[in-house]
Amino acid sequence: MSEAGWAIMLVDDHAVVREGYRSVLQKQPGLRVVAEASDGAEAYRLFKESAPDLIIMDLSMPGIGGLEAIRRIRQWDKAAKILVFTMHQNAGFAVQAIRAGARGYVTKTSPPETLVRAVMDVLAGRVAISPDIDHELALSRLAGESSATDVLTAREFEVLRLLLAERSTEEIAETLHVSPKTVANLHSLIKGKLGVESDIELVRLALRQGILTEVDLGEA
Amino acid sequence: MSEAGWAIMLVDDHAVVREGYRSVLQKQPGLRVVAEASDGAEAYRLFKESAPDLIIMDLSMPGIGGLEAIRRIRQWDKAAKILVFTMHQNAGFAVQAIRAGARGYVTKTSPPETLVRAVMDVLAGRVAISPDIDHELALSRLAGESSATDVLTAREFEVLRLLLAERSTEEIAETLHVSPKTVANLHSLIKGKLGVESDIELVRLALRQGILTEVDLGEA
DNA sequence: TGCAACGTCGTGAAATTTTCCCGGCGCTCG
DNA sequence: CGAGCGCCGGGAAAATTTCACGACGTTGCA
Repeated sequence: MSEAGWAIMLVDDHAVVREGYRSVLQKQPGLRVVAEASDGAEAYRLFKESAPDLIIMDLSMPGIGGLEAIRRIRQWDKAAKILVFTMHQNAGFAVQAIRAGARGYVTKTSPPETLVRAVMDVLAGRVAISPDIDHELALSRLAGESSATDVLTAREFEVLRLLLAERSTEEIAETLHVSPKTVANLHSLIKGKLGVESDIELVRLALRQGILTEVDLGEA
Repeated sequence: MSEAGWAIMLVDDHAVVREGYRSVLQKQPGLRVVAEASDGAEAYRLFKESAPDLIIMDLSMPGIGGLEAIRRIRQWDKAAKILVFTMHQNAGFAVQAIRAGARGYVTKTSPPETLVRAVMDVLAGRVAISPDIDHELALSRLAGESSATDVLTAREFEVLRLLLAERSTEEIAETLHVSPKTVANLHSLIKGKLGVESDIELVRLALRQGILTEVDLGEA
């Protein structure tokens, strides 16, 4: 902490939303916003420059997303304190964020007090998870849903990614330099492992587990 | 307009984001925030109470979403001025919002000035569309992508909705009281009409056109 | 070292689904 | 009334999905 309180950096691609963070945080004595970034690359660059005590980071951003930004920043500074603040009320994203090195995960539906408390918790060295995500995590455990990143091999995961991104089995076979038949086999195997019947269910599961985001799909 | 300037109502399920709107708008003389709602139902109720000159509305909200809220409010007051302010940089959503009765559509990635200008435009009776959405609309025209709501008959659209929501062909056949064969036929016909090969592409298209949202899919 | 387990890639054949073509039915419109 | 269209499904060919199986390389462990 510097002379004037904890230094906070905000990362969110929506300027108006950053304005909201700022407004909430400045009511809290001992906090000051020293930098703002609107995407992952800028966040990484500005972190190295301004070395804030804490980063409040959104996940869905154009270009380098939040998860990748977390990984890069943590690689640069193992002690970096990052609090994820996102709309995704989704256990899969939370798990990914914590694994990437975040110290906290709070959803945007939370009241401002929850955000402030989480900021204080993370600054104090504690891990902060908002109650709704705790609940989601518990649910996904209870449902016994297989986590794609766990049950799938690297190759299978790669094929899954391509299935969701590319168009036809043939195209995927070509990018992977294997026979279309193999891709089809993997496709079937993946659905079996994840316990889904149709491709539509597959997409739903992928979305739920944060393997892809709406914007990934939305792009042409 | 009342004695103290235009009365604005904010609708967004994220409290911190509303704080951002408020912070941006209060810098603008002649505007004051008179009400806030966090979902569609509350928005409808509060609109009837406080009769604001303008509503700034998010689309993705729990329960009654933004589109439905727009329809209800416009049904209650044909002259209601509603400006959609959302993260969805998506021509499909914009078209739906305008058809539902919105007077403007601005994405959250826009700078605060764009929001303020749009607010002023709508208050002055003009329609405000942010430049990125103009661009999206132009692109979707150029790509010649068929709009699901246009080329599909009511029945086909219903089946599409169920395909994306339910699990198996059999279950859909049951809910519709037709033979599974018919559903399969429709399924095939729909893909043909929309010009997609696989179910995964179908989901992507539906997402892009705003037929379903990420949260729809995310629910178990 | 040897060998068991596993991931990867592929073949083949059966089972299933998708797709296309068809006819019947009811409705609307000129 | 006849043409056109949406809706419902049968039938059959075509394509895909699924399953069983084998080969090969790697890893890990006794």
